[in-house]
Amino acid sequence: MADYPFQNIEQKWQSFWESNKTFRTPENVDTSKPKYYVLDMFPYPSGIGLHVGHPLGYIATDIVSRYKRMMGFNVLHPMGFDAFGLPAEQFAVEHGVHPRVTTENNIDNMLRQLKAIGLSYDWDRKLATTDVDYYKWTQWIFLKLFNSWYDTDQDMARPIEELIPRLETTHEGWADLNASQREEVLAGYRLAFLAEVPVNWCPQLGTVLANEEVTNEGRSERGNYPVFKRPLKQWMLRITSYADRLEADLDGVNWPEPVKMMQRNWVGRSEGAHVDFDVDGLEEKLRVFTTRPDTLFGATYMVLAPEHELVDSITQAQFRTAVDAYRKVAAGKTDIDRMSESKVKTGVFTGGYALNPATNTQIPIWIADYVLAGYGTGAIMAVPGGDERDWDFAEVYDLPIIRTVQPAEGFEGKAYTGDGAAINSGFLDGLEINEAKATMIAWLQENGHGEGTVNYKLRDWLFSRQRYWGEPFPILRGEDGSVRAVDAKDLPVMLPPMEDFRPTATDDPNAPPRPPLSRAPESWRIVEIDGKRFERELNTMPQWAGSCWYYLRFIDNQNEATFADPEKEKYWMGPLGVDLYIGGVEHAVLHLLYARFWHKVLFDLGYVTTVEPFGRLFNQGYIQAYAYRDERGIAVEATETVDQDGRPAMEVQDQPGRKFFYKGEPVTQEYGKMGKSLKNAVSPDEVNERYGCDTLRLYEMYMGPLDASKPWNTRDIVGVNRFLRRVWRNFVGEDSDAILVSDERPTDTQMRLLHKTIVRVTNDMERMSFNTAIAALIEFIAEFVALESIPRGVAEPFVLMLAPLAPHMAEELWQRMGHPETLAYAPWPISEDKWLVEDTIKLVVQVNGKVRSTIHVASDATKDDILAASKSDENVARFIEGQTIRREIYVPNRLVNIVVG
RNA sequence: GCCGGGAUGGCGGAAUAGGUAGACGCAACGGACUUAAAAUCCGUUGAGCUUAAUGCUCGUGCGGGUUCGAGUCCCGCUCUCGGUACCA
Repeated sequence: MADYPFQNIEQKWQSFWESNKTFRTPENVDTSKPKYYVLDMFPYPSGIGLHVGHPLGYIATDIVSRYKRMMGFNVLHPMGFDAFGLPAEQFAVEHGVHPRVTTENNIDNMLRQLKAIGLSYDWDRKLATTDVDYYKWTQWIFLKLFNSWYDTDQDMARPIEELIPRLETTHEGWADLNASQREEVLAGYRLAFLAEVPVNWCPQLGTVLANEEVTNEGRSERGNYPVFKRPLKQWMLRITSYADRLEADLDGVNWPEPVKMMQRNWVGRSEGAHVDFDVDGLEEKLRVFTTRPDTLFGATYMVLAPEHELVDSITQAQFRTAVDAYRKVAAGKTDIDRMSESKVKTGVFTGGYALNPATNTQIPIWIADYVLAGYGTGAIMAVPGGDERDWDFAEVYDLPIIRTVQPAEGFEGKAYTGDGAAINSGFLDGLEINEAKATMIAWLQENGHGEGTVNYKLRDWLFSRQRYWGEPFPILRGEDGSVRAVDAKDLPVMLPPMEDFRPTATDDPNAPPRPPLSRAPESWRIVEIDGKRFERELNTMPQWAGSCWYYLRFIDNQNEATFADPEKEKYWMGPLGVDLYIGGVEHAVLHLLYARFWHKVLFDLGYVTTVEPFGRLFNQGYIQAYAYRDERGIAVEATETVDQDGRPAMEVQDQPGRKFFYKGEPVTQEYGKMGKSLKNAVSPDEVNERYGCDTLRLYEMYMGPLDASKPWNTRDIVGVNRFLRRVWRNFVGEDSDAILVSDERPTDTQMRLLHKTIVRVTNDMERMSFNTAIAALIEFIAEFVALESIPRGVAEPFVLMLAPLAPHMAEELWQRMGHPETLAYAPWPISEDKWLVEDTIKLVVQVNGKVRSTIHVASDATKDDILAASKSDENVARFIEGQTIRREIYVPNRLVNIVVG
């Protein structure tokens, strides 16, 4: 046997696990045992397959799963595919291949790649969001949303039927309304409802585009067609009803603080006031939201978002040309561009004036793109003295600035946002901010100029997509425009078979959108109920829908009667939800907020038992790699990018002085998250073939801490591969192929090393510090390199500790050591205190905080002994000689610091 | 712009609660084994200084601060990465 035969061994154990169903979690587990639900954020089955960034999280959850099994837990560790989505549909549009075909091929390929890493998933629970018996339940949940409303009295969602008797008393004239009028009222309460919202509309593609698909110039990535912001009637989900709970319940979950912070900021609760301004020549009042009503005396001008609905009526004739031009430019920019393009604020005067109700003075009304239509009321009162953006704007356009808060002493900045007493503010003068706010709100309410209110940054969730490859809505529309839900018993609403997946293109930006499903056969589109004709909803759900609840389906994926059996749900989700959820921090707000929202709706309606879905969240870092963008700002394939000499970029990207080209066009190099967005993926297959998957697993974990981002570097892989081969040589005879484990008693030194290692590795497993766990195992085996054989008493615990990390080799060695059973459920080694006590301890001795010596003392030495020993040390003595000892600090087991001077 | 991370030798990283900065690995260099190469094993490796020691000085992105003691805490920056609501 020349070397570690990883191909044979890995193949052997992967087949063993598969045919023995080693990792099958039974439908009915022994519920007296503790459970552990370990979940990965499931992948999108992309055409290029897995890249080495995916397994980073999957290997980590696999290690945790294997470790927990050895610790005696019932482990639920499933995997699936988030398989609806844009790329399969675009491929279908371009090549005429049905998205289901592409998707299934991609899933097969990724499944092969996942299995080749030896991940211990219960594959019998595999699912894809595109499975009909999965999306049936996605539609079922949508019906629950449609048929529910948010009862602010009970602070929970309730079935819509409970609302109707209430409306009879609370809604004036309810009794006189006809059916469609009543439906209109109910729509204002439903958690799923229709509304007009602005979107990136590309008429030539006949579709709405993601911001990502829009170039810097406001054109489409595909085809380079113009893109317009225009309002479109869309399905929305009333996530804003849950704003307070989404924020408050973060206190109860074990999540990374930064993610909680991002969610809190995303919900963006802020207390403040609505203030209504009279506008010259306008019936309506102009309403703004402000978090600082106390600064009203300093409001010297107003700014509307260019899209604000009152811009037309406020704008005076001589300013109209400038205003229209400005609005047109703003419409072509994304929100991010509007805020980041430059620090210089732009805007135009409308010619209109409003009356500041506090000062009774006329203040000019401007429009500027630093005010966004989607936040607050889309209009602000500008207080340059107290807001940096307003100050900048006022400086550019020479608008008056009044301070309303006394700046702290020595303050030399521009806008002052700190604490202080009110000044220049009439009846508020002298009050601190909080008091001034309350006083102003009371004044506004008394005088009919506004009221105190809470505002959220969170917007309702836009839930329609003009696409084919998504869940169809279980919704029908009558010829009179009425909306009707499909009966739950008629689910699923299957995607109709189609050959052409293109939306209908047009040159007219104002033509109504014709989504792909408008091409579906009439037999699908048209439904007749009680003699009335209905057309099915032609939009589909966003990809988020399927990922909002998949963790629940894994619990009971075969159930045909319900999405998951309540008893099973209670066991696996209780008491705090999924025990460990690992995925990238890029999902910090969207996916994780949407899933929490759905979960809370299901909780309110009594379908799940926990308030939160994911008790513990962990973000793995990114594997990063170089990426390239063309002049339009669109990422191009890194693998097809070359340098000026025609060499592949992948080989020369870290050398200085390279210029890069893609299909002859110059591109810019950047560095970032590996993945489909930056088109810079590296496949794990190569590593698997060359070194084996135990090496891949070990390398990905050894690269650094799990939550840190780090660059992929093929060169470093040999390090952990050498470790594995060294282990193999230590355990298996080079010529004899015999196991080299002896039944001799381990030496005391070996036992101490073993137990120290058990403590280190167990600790590292608990805190998911796998890189240092591997380092401990490397150090351990280094002590045995010179030996002919390893005593069984230390060899077996070592193999067990290796098992979660490099399971194939560990299983093989375990079997060769005489164990017929898999080690997947063998108990994890336990350290014994008697091997952890040391006779002597090493202490560092510092003088004035600088290390001057190390001393060895008996582990039971007293502080006095230790200080005496420190001071008598030759080098220490040199530094304290002739000086007064001012302080003596002794940190047990660590150091002594003698302060002199 | 806004919200959230990160920055430690030539490289990836370690330092778990404020207590020896650089564990472990890569690369590099030197040596052993070998006809040779691969593989393997042993050793050196943050920078600098000197009287060469059980020595000294500097050193964790930059500038300040707190502390007996700071990679770690505080204040102010720089660069960089993630998100920014239709990529997921």
